[in-house]
Amino acid sequence: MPLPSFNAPNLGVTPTASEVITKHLREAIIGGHFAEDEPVRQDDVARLFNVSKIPVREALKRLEAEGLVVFQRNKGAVVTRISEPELAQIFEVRVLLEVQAIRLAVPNMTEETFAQAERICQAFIGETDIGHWAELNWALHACLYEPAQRPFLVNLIRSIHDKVERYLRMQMSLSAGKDRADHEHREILEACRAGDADKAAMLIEQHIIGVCRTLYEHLPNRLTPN
Amino acid sequence: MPLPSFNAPNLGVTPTASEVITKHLREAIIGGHFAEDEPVRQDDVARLFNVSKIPVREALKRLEAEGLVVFQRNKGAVVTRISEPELAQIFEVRVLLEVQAIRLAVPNMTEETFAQAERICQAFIGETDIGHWAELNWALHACLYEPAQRPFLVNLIRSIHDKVERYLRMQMSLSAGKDRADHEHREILEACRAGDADKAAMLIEQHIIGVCRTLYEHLPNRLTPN
DNA sequence: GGAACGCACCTCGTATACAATATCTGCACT
DNA sequence: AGTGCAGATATTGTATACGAGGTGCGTTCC
Repeated sequence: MPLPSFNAPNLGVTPTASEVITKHLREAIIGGHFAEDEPVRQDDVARLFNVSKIPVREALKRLEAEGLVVFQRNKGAVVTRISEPELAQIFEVRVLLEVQAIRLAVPNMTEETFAQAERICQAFIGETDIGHWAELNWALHACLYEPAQRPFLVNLIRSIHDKVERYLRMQMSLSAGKDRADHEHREILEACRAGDADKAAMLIEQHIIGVCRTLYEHLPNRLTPN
Repeated sequence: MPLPSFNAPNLGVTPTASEVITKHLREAIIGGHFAEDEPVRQDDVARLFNVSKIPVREALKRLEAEGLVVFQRNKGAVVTRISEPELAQIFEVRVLLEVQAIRLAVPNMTEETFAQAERICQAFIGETDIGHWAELNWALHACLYEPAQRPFLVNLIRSIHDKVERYLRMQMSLSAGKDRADHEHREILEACRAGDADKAAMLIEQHIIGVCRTLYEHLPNRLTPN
């Protein structure tokens, strides 16, 4: 008897301390709760979570691989600062990948997709917390790319998203960033509904480039002494 | 006075144990010295390097983020197996990224670039060790993308390369994989010399797709249970 | 003979401990 | 004031230690 597959809580995937800390630290960095170049003190984090340094260090090693922090020998991990040229390159790659994703996704979209996207858009305009804006923003993008059935591609896009989310928040909080995002999202959704992959791709491209541009205009002229 | 930038030995970047182990383990996995799904015993690795488990675990955490191993709670890390659909998706993304890279690179190539590429090609045909083939293969690709002046893009491509290098080796070792690679590399190089970015891009695309196809044809029909 | 239990052993995940290195602070010297 | 040095303090990187959970094998019971 193959067991009636009742939804068991999937024991055995209880997260380890190191995993929990990874997740929280990642969100804290992504959410901009650390200043750029700010060192992450292992003992402090350890105390915060009531654990020893070991799982904290493991978490930081993961985040290092994800490009969110950098280790300096005997000085620990500091939050990475993204230079302007690098930011531009990241957005360039985003365009490439996300255009591809939406192109592949449009033909596979269903009513369910549109309904879900609609829900996210609604939640987006109703939301007042910046942190949640960024979350919903990603949720929408992910929702639109999911039908492409390319988990590898979507994961890649997400990891890149994570790197720049701090800046996305900045962009959405300033000027009419949020309204504009909402407007553009609806346009994209419209094109998807119409099954017009080319147009959706074009709009996504413009959307990303637009965000990048306003970001550049409003970035404090940070001296980037290499 | 901005210091005449003489090449100082950059003291203070002595690698930590964890870094050294990361590098070696990565190469071992990439080089196919672990079977897929093979568990990596922390104590064994630790003994091998004459250290405790701590730096080994940190190394594994990094490699987990890179997608080379997966942790299973209380069972440690096992080398990831790449399913065929995922392999296809990876190659799809490679095409996208590498086509972009070469497009941007061609206009910036100099005699120096060609000379370097030529040297690598020469070394390639003279090389008999499979491990070095893969190394030189990447060196050539990197050499061709470098002039694009997009370090982020090139790093991204490299990290993806790392994931599939095991399979690239397989492809090159079977049939006339190596000769074919050499031939195609020279064609690409020729197009670059002629300054024909479109042709170079097309050839790169064909090159990658070709590798993927022969890989598919020769892959043992692995049962991929989930 | 086969399933259920118990037990020895193995491996992992993390706390504690400690040496090595970096950073701070005060003070003598010019 | 600025430089150099000595000790105190802080922080990192790693070894050791240990409990918790997983694995395999013999025993028991049917």
